[in-house]
Formats: sequence, structure tokens, C-alpha cells
Amino acid sequence: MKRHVLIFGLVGGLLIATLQYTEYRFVIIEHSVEVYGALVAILFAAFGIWLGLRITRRRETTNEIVRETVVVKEVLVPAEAPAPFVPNSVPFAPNTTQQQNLGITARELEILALVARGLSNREIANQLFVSENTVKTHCARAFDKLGAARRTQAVQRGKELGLLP
Amino acid sequence: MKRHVLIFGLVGGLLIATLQYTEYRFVIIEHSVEVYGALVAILFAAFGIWLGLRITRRRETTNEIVRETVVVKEVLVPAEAPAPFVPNSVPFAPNTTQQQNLGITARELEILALVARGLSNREIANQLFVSENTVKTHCARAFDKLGAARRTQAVQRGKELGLLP
DNA sequence: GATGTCGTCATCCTTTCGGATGATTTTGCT
DNA sequence: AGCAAAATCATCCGAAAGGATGACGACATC
Repeated sequence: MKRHVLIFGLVGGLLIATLQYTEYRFVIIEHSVEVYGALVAILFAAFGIWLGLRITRRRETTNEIVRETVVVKEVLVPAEAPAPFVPNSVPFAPNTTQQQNLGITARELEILALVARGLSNREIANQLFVSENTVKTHCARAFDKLGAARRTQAVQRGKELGLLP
Repeated sequence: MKRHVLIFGLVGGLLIATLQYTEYRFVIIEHSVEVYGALVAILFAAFGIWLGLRITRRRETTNEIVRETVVVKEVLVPAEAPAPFVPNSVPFAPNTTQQQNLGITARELEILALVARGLSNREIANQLFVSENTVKTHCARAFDKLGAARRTQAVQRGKELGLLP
């Protein structure tokens, strides 16, 4: 991946050097600048396309990742079986260590959990018998502590850290 | 498809004209040819990459299910955290049955997944090389099909239904 | 009694989301 | 070639969310 950038730079430098050189030697014609530009443009566009294809190509043959990618292909869930990913039949135990060293209070976590369940601030406020402003404050603080800018991000982070089921 | 070539030509022409113009007006400096060339090269390489990505983008047909590579993001967890909720070491296999009988398209699911990862519409738009409006449309449709009013709710539903990891 | 944390509420302002709707283009299938 | 589904983009508008900031009371702790 890094090699491509290198190649890119190299080819770029060589090309420019070459073109500049040839310009002063052989291609001294009318509108040489346009020709020059067009040449560079076309070449680099082509190179860019190639690069774009190469760096985003799906690896079929390289080592570890492939194996798994192929395997999952046949994993089809039978019929209309809902059986959807039972989140946890076991009562969830939040990671208190994480919670503490992030300084997240119990109330904030409580509200975060409701956020994760898809409730709006108003719904949370009603459910907890507090004002919407309060919910927003708790949210803001929790988001800040989690380094999240959006509630979806906060939820994601919360799950990663084991704070949420 | 044809339009891209057209755009390519147009942008090319405009760019060259612009550069040529500016060269004679503002950029009259030493080595202006190199600067000029480098500029053209970089711009066209970028454009080429974009074009390459765009014209070769995979369309997932109904027959052949192309699976996306799962990028396992490593999260730094301070020491004593007991490896909570390993996101998925196994590539996630979405519940295609649920997806189909809800009428959720591949693209919608793709965007839903990015929503679940906490990205804003704008970020998603940039990542997928589409406009923010498009993302919003996909979101709206997905939310509708999921019976969700908010993105957090959609994510929650998606996970319940096994559509999201 | 001073200090600090937590929960509560507020206001102002900006950004983001979401709903409704219509249009165009691309693509898959017949 | 033509149709249907999907994808793309747009605009308008209201609602929700988020940032910044200040304030106040309860409670624990030193």
C-alpha cells in the first residue's frame, strides 16, 4: 500500500523530469505548454485510475482475511426464523472500571443506555421525570467523556468499552 | 458511464486552460513549469483515482452476493479491562432473510452500517463519494422500512434483527 | 465552614436530522 | 428496446440534537 505512493512519487518525478527535458530538446513547438499539460494530465489520470483500482481491489488470494470472507458466504439464516442475535439473556454487567476511569457517573450511564435504545431526549426526559434540558446536559457530558460528537457515536463507543449491552 | 468521460474531458480542458491562464498571469516564477506539471499531475491523479473508483464500483446483484470485507478496528483498552465485547473476530453475516422481507436494499444496509458506527450523514457521504442528500434519502427509506424515527432507533432495530453486527 | 461533586434546569445559538416530494440516471431483467 | 427497481440529487421546512455557559441546591468530605 505504501509502495504505491512511492511508485507514484517516483513515476511522477521521472515523468516530469523527462518531459521537462524533452521539452527543451525536441518538443519545441507551438503550444508546447498545452501539449505538455495534456500529456501529463492524461498519463496521470491513467495512473490514478490504475492506482485507484489497485489499492481498493478486493484481495482474493492473499493470506488470512480471505479464508474467512469466503466461508461466510453460505451462512444463510434458515427460513423466516427471527432468532435475532439474542443480545444477552444474561443480565448485563457494565464495565465499572472503564466507567470510573472515564469519570462517567451512574446517571450519565443510565441516560446513555436509554439513548442506545433509540429514545429521543424528550422520551428519556419523560421516562426519568426530569426536564429535557437535564437530559441534554447529561448527554453532553457523557459524549464529552466518551469523545463522541453524536449520540450514535457515543453508543458505539459505549458498546466498545463494555459500558452498554 | 459516458458522462464520466465527458466530465473528464471538460475538467481537463478547463483545468488546462485555467492553469495556462494563471501561469501567464500570477505564477510567473522560477521553475513554473515544474510547478505547473506537478499541479496537473496531482489533480489528475486524484481525479483518476476518483474516476477509477466510480466506474468500477461493484454492483451487488441478486444472484451473486458479494461480501464486504470486514475491517476489524482495534480499540485500545487500558490494561485491566477484561476484553469486553470483542466486536467481531468472525466476519459478520447479515441476516439476508430479514433484509429481504423488509425490502432493505444493499445500499441502504451499507449506509445503515455506517450510521451504526457513529458517522454523520456528511461523513458517510464523503466516505461513499455521494452527496449528503443521497445519504439522507437512503437513511429515510431504511428508517421507514425499519419503523424507526431516529437513527439511534434504526441502529437498535437493525441489531435486533441481525442486520448489523 | 469551605470545597467539590452531582444532579438539576435554563437560555442562546448553530448544526444536524428527518419528512415530504419530485426529478433524473443507472442498472438489471425480459 | 423497454420496463421496473434502485440509486442519485435536490429543495423546503420543521424538529431534534449539540455546544457553550451560567446557576442553584443537595450531599458528602475534609
